[in-house]
Amino acid sequence: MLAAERRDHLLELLAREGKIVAKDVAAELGISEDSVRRDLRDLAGEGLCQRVYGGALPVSPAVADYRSRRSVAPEGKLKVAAVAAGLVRLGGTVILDGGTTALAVVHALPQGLACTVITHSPTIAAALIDHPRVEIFLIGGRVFKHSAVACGAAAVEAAQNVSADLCLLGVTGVHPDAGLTTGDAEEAAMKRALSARAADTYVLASSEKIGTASRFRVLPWDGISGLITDADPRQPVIEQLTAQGVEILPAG
Amino acid sequence: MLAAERRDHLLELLAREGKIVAKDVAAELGISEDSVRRDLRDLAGEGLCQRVYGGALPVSPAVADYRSRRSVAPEGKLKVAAVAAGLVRLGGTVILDGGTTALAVVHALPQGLACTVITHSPTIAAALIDHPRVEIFLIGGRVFKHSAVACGAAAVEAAQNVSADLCLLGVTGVHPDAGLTTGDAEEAAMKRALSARAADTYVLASSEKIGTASRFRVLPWDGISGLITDADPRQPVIEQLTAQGVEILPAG
DNA sequence: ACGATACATGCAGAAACGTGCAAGAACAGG
DNA sequence: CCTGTTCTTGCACGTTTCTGCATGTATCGT
Repeated sequence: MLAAERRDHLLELLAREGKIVAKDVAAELGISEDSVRRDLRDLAGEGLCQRVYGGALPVSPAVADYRSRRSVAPEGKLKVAAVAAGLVRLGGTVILDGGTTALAVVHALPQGLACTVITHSPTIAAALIDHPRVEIFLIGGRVFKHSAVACGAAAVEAAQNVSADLCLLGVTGVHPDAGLTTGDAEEAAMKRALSARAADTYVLASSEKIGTASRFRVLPWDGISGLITDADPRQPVIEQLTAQGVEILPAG
Repeated sequence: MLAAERRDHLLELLAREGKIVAKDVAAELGISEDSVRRDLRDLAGEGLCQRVYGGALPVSPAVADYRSRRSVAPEGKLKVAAVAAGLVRLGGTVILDGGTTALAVVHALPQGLACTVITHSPTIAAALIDHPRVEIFLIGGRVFKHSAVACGAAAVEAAQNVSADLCLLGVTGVHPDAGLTTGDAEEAAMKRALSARAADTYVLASSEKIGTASRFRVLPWDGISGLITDADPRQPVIEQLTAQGVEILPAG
């Protein structure tokens, strides 16, 4: 059993079972608990798992319960959301866009995580009420019905007064030529304003968005730090994006 | 069962059930009550739950209350909401406070009514999405968990930029001497700021609020146009208010 | 006021942990 | 092919953490 092989096994086990018990794995693989502990320590160091007494848990405990929730939202969006939730650091500040994928991100956030979420979506804000340690800052403005987010001059102005480490942006189209697009000009402007207030911007792009384009450009490729998607990395569109220097965070 | 896993379980249980009974959980998980108590003590120490005799409750009792209250709006609130919804005129602009009664007002609004609603509650805004002809303006700011509304300096500032015909205000206490009161100073200030931006202010006061007082004064009696309540008009408290010149809109 | 229940504390055994160490494998260079 | 180096792995040891039990105390309901 190679060390790397063992690591993969641990990650797979973690994804499947939702937890790892060091003792059990050691017995199952016929190796010492020390080795398992060492592996888990390394994985935790890379942020791939959360070390706890007796074993390890997924970085976001919500990965386990996404199995139970996947009936609610499409599986792809949940995978993307889980990865996105993993980007949110303890004590950090994140700007969260509206949309169903962003809502899935809220559900994927660990219950006890302490952080600040800035959003222009009343739906997202309402969902966050259930997260006891999340500080919520709501960006007001005229609420656009079709996407249920605050847009317009007042909202853009309000957005100028916030700053964040991370911006998680939803879009409706991800296309090699057209770039990141959405269906409404006001929304596109709002997304730009939000993205500009964060150090890093990651785009939530479940597979059905890949290769499609909508009417209004949101951001150019170099305006984002990366793309989170569950689409096959070997897919031509994705390969093309990778070639263009876009960082791809797989949500396999 | 890992210790950390148990903690997650407790938090999840707390979110789902709204309470934890140490004895029951101990039996369910097959561990000693001591361990459960220790976990609860730790969680309480981190501010993730509120320790009570026999188990634990969510950090802010209001959160759980809010969840249970919003599902079943008591008959009194529905009556009050119906009367309040009747005050909203076609094409008019109304400032709608947060809270369960205000939420009931949203549901009581005629489906096709065209008007503008200004609110600092993400919950109210989200509920209004379903009303196709209602224009929504969201007041942003820091969201206070226990009442799920935007408060604080940013919210008050944002409120200065709107004007309305009508303000429908929720309170937690209506008392002849103490006046209109609520449990949080920030909330009280916010309610004042909202009320100041409307020509008329009506208070939503279902019967259980009548005769009670909370810690912080919202408005004096002459700051409001009237009180909407389902309480018996012959009740001493109501008669006293009438004598003080407060207009009573019965929601019998 | 009293019994019942829940609680905090101290304690001891067990389990998990980190660290240092040595044996062995993989590897590079001579 | 040999040797020195590096990395991995398992073991031993002392330490920390967890858990259940026992004790005495506090709190609740009657």
